[in-house]
Amino acid sequence: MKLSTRTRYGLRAILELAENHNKGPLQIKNIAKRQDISVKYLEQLMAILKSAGLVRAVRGSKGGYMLAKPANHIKLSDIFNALEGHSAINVECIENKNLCAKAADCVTRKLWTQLQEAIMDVLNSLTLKDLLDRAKVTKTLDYQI
Amino acid sequence: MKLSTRTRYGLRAILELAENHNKGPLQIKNIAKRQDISVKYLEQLMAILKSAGLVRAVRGSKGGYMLAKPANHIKLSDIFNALEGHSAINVECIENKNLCAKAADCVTRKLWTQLQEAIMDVLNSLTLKDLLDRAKVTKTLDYQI
DNA sequence: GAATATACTACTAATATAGTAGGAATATAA
DNA sequence: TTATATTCCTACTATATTAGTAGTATATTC
Repeated sequence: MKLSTRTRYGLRAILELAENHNKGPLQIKNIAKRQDISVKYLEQLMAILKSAGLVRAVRGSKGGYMLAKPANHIKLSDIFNALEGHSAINVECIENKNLCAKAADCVTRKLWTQLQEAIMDVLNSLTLKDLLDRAKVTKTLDYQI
Repeated sequence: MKLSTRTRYGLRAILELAENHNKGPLQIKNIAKRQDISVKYLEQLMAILKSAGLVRAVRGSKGGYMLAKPANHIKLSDIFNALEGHSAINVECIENKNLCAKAADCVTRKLWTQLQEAIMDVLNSLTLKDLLDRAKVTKTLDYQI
């Protein structure tokens, strides 16, 4: 298993937005520079976050992106699910019991489900605001990488 | 993130061994047939489990594989780590703090560490024997898939 | 020595991720 | 109304990883 750069970059980007909430829209160009991410790649990530309803875009000159709702209403699980594009550990039979006749009693399936839930428990329990608060404790807003 | 078939198949294979503990060695050929896994692929997975010290091989005719120690001494984390070949979510800076100057205070790094630990908590808390016990509750030993 | 198994190593195929490219659409402002 | 700055859309390419195949060497039993 490997956490994708899609998710890592995407989270860093939306954290930038959270940090600058109600200071007007932030441009991809600037986020990309500050986070050292390819502009074109980040464009795609923002599109994902937008279609998940987590961020809002303003087109044209002086446009950019901003959070679609307050940071404490955006769960990390929302961000993670949108960017990963599938369930956390992506084992087919977890979602679709009908893939295998033995699914109901399968002990490995049960184990993978347990892992899946352990991950989601963490991500459901935290919002963007929680991350921001953590960042503020250490004076430097360090969420590079 | 996606759990590899390597790990899924490998766990199913070692569960077969656990199920047949002290009934003599089990051949790859038979495990492969029962679990519907390619023989040649499974060979490689068994090699991984062997070099991790989890299973023991007997070469030659009448040979095969068996657990290297009792099922209650084999943690699922041992199996998982051996087969995955890296940490659960494989984010470099989790292991190697020196990759990034900001690692110490990085909030995303902290989050990924938290996920990593949530996964390992589950896997450290369970042994092969626990899985076997779960399987026995449902009469049919269903751990296909 | 024939048969049966693991051991080893290299190769190939399939899939997913990461990243690039170019231009269309939209909004601002000179 | 033209230039400029931005998001939007879609297709393409490169890279890495996973999954699986193949062939042969080595060890053990009978």
